[in-house]
Amino acid sequence: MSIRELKKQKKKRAILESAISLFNENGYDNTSIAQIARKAGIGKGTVYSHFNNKKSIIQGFCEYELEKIHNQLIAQSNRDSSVLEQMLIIYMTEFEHVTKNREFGRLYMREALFPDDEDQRNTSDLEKKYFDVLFPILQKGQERGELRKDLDLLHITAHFYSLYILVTSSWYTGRLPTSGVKVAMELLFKQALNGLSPAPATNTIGENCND
Amino acid sequence: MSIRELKKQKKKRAILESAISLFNENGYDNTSIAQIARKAGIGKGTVYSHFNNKKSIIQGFCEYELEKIHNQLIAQSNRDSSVLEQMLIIYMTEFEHVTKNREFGRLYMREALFPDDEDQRNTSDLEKKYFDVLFPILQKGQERGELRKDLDLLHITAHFYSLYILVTSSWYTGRLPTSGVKVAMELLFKQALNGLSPAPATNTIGENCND
DNA sequence: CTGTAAAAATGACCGCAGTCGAATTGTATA
DNA sequence: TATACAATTCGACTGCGGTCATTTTTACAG
Repeated sequence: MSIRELKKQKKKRAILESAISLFNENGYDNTSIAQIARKAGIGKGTVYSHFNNKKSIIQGFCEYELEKIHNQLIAQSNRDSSVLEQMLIIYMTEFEHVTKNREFGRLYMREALFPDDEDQRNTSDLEKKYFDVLFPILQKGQERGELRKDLDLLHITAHFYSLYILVTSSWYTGRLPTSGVKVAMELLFKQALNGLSPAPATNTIGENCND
Repeated sequence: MSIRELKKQKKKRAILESAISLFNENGYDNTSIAQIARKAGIGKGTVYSHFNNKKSIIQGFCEYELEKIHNQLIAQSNRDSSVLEQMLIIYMTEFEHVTKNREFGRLYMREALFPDDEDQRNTSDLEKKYFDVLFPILQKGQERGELRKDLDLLHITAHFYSLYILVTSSWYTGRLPTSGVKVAMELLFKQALNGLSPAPATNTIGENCND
C-alpha cells in the first residue's frame, strides 16, 4: 500500500468520524460539509473526493457497518435454534445497529427503500451477503418442517424483512418505544409464521386455499 | 369565504400544479422554488406563505390525495368480499395513487415512514381515517371466521401494511416492474393469511395452496 | 371616497451543497 | 538529484432553500 492510499484511507476515516459526531450532535441538516472538513482538518473540496455527496457519507458508513454485522452473524449463527429465534437475533441486531446512530440509520433506510432515481443502487453485493446469511437458515427451517416447503425463500424473507421495516419505522415515528421493539417484532414474526387466518383444521379449508 | 381566502386557495392550487408538473418533469432536486413560483406567476417568498418548506409541498399534495382515496374507499367498499379481496383493492388503489406521481409518492413514503425529527407528525387524523376504513373490514373478517379472533386488529393491519410498504419499495427500487405488483401483493397477502409454517394437522395441505 | 390597520406578496439577502480550475504533493524515470 | 507526470487538495464560486424587512393589497369604518 502506497503512501497515497494510506493517507486516503486515513482521511476517509477522519471524515466519517467527524461526520458521525457532528450528525449525532447537531443533526444531519444542521451540519455543514465545511464543518465536517474543518473538524477533520482538511479542505472542503477534499470531502468530495472521498464521497460523491452529503448523503453518500451516510451510505458509506452504514454499508460498512452492515457488512460488519453480516460477517458477525455468519460467524455467530446457531444453526440449531428455531427459525423464529434466528430471525429475531438477526433483525434485532440490525435494528440496534441502524438505530445506534439515529440520524445515519434514518437516512440509510430512506435511501435503501426509496432511493433517488439518479443514485443507481450498488447494493447488489450487500444484498447478496444478506441472502447468504438468511437463505441457509430458512432452508434448514424448511427441512426441519418449521417452514412450508412450497414457498420461495425470497418470499419468506420478504415477510420478515417487511415486518422489520415496519417495526423500525414505528420506532422512528415514535409510535413504538425502544423497550417495545423486541416484543413487537417477536409477536409479529410469530403471527407471520402461524398465519392470520385460523388453522385450517378447525375451519373451512377451502377459503384459506383460495386462488 | 372572503375574497382573501378564495385567492389564497387559488394560489395554493396554482403552486401545487406548477410543482407537480415540474417535479415530474425534472425531478424534485432539479426543481427550484423560484421556478415553481415563476410558473405559478407569483414571487418566491409567497410560496413560503403557503408551505413551510419544499418538502411540505409534497406532504400537502399527498395528504390531500390520500384523503380523497380514503373517502372513495369508504364509499366503494364491498362488505361482502373476502378480507383478501378488500385489502388488495385498498392497497392497490393506494399504490396506484402513490406511484402516479412517482416523485411525490417517493418523498411522501420517506417522510411518512422515516420522518425528520423536527417535523412533528400531524398525520394522526389521517391515520384515524385509515383505521376507520380498515377496522370494519377486519372485524367483519373475524366474525366470518376468515381471521383469527385472538389477534389485535392493529397487528393484523401491521402485516398487510408492512407488505404494502415492501412491495412499494420494491417497485421504487426497480426490483419489481409495475406489471408484477398486483401479483406479488396478492401472493404475499395470501401467505400472510395462511402463515409461513405448515398447517399443524397435515403437511400436504400447504402444498395444495397457492401457486 | 378616504384613511388606516391588518394581511399578503415580494425579492434582496444569508448560509449551505456541490463544482472547478489552479496549486500542491506524491511517484516514476533518468 | 532533477524532471515530468499523475493524483490529490483546496477554496473561490454558483445556484439553491429559506428568511425577513419592506412594499403592496385588502377590508372596513367614518
